[in-house]
Amino acid sequence: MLYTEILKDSAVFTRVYKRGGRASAGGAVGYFLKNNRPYNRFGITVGKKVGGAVERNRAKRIIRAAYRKNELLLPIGYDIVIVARGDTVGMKSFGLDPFFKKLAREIERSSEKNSH
RNA sequence: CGAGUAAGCCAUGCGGCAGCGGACGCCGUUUUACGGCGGAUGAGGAAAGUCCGAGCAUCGCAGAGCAGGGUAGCUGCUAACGGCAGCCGAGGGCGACCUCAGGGAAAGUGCAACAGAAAAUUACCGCCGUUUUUCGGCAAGGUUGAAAAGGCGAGGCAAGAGCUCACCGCGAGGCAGGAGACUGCUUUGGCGUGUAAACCCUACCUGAUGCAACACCGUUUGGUUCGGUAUGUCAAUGUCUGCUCGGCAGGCAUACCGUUAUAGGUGGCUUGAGCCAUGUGGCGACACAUGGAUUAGAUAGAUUGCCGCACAAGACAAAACUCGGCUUAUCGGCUUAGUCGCACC
RNA sequence: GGCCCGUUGGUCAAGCGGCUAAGACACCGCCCUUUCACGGCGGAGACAUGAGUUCGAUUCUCGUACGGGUCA
Repeated sequence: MLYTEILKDSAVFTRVYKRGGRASAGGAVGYFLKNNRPYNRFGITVGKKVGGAVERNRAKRIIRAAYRKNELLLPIGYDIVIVARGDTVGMKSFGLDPFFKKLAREIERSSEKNSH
């Protein structure tokens, strides 16, 4: 990943859920919050509902692969958390492309709102 | 050929492009750190459930008894076990074979609803003798129930009864066999049910906590926890396992010093009572000898993304300190050895 | 990763190994009322699941599934 760190602090996760913006499209939900850093921080959440260890790991892999592919779409300087849903497991990684496009659009729209 | 039994093995494979984890080598780089390149390597038979047993670590070590917990045929195997092997007993199957918490109810306490006379030192209806008030003897027959006082047949008797006898079951003694559980023979007693996955008794085992253990390095602020020293004050308390004996420490407040908690990092962290082959011993579990191969060690947590080919199909499922078992989930395929049935020679 | 609990009608729940498994709220029918509510009468509806022990299991034992708590 080019300009991304992995997000591990549970306090940051909570802050992103509470204060961040939100975008959802087939297979996943994304949360984002401005972090004022020269890089992005990226985290994945997979709940127990998705399945056992095998299914959860697979969901994480698919999301990671899709993120790597779509990283250039996203603006820099955000904390991004993606939550897997039950149907994420059965998808191909390019199946998440529309989701990332929507996420990028939502982030841009919110930043415009804040600057005005 | 069909059905069924037991034991064991495999767990989709191959290729292309891009990528991930920890090592290794080379290069860059002032050392650390960091970056680049390279070829190799990288989840399971159950990694799962966490049901047992160990290693390892810390705490307590001054122990003893009780309590609590666990196990339950015998002999062995093992580091150990609640595991495994062989055998004994009981039960199931035509059979190969399979299943069993399989000690004690004659140490004591409890429970056995409903029904029934009665659920444990029984007597309602009965039977017999005497007599028709009764008194005495008896437990065959009856009903209920999951279970009714050893079973069944014959003799015997007033009627009956292990009262007597044969066979069977049970207990006790003796003899023989066996390492033992136990088995066989024989003598003898006439013999009050079930439940211990009810309390309990007997024998054996058992300190507690768990890698988020623990060891080391170390940041910042504060003064929460614990320890030491000093001063003051109080006369009871804390701790070692829940309790008792016993041991150790007096307790509280303040001040100072250390420690701990509150970011993090490194070690622990993978070679192990391990695996494979052959030989020897053993019925076997297993042991010993020789030879060989040993490559996950992450820390938000690595095997992927996209695509092609093959076949009828691709299940259950992801290491987190490590082993030995047990249990549970599982698409299918293969191998070996017995058994039963049918047909043919 | 380790440890510890629980599961009874739609919901909350009681239940010595033995009755038809209490009770409350909710639901349905009837009565009461001009009507609704309150009240009265009646009714339907459950032991998570698979084995074992026992004459008999919601209860005891073991396995499985699901749910919850706890240790940073």
